[in-house]
Amino acid sequence: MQNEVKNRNTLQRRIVLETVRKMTNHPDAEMIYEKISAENSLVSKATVYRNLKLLAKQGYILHIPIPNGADCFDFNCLPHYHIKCRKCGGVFDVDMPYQNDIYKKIVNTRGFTVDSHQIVFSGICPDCQ
Amino acid sequence: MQNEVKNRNTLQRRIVLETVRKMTNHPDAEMIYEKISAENSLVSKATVYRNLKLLAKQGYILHIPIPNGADCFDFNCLPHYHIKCRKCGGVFDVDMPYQNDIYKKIVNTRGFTVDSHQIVFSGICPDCQ
DNA sequence: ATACATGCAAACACTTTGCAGCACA
DNA sequence: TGTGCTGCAAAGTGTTTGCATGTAT
Repeated sequence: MQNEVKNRNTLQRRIVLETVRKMTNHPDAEMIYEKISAENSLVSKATVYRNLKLLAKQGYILHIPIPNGADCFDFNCLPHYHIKCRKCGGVFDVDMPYQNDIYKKIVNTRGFTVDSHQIVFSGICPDCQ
Repeated sequence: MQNEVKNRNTLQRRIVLETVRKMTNHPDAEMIYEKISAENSLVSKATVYRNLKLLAKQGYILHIPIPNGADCFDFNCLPHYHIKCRKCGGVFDVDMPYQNDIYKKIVNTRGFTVDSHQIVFSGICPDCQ
């Protein structure tokens, strides 16, 4: 009641969501926009950004902020880690268990509340080696 | 011989380095530029950026790429983790041992070479609570 | 009918770069 | 004295926003 969200199920929203789900390789907003344009539909870039943000907030897709690069989005919503290739800039999943308890390793929170974390590895992908 | 670096010890370079060392709270390039300007000297913003990059590469300061925000720099060169406040956007050190072996938790590297990692926590700082 | 959503372009935040002149080694 | 460095402004990314119009509910 109090947090009554009334989002509309627009065509553009559906296109953005479906496109992310089809792209299994961590696309950023630009890649998603180009995929949509290349296929058939016309969705403006601003709308792509707006919908990616909204869909991520609603939990339909995962938003992966990338240091030194464009944010990526992932159809896989289970929290997991990523590695960014130092050469090609590509972002890939890391096959590593999610460290739910990692915050317990913090010796002294100094009054912070800690509610999430992300780990981004840096390295070289097989193709760039 | 082969990698003969010939960097000059310019006044601007020294000012940038000294300013970062004086600022104990993870300033970004803009904050460093403003601190320099506010004090006395005039160093152009482009030069601040160029020198921060160079000093970080040489290991004099630590470069902390921040997802969704300006990169920070840190006079403390020992690798360590950070937490970003969801409200004020400030970046702070996290008092947690550095996980040198974290890459060992990767189940399958899938041909990647992994050479570094960073962990950024998200939460609310004491002042914003 | 009326919010919410869209498209467009402009603005924004952060960073890099081209170029002519300057200064450290 | 020559190459690395600087200042300036312009350009380059990635992203958000103002506004008039459009549309789902």
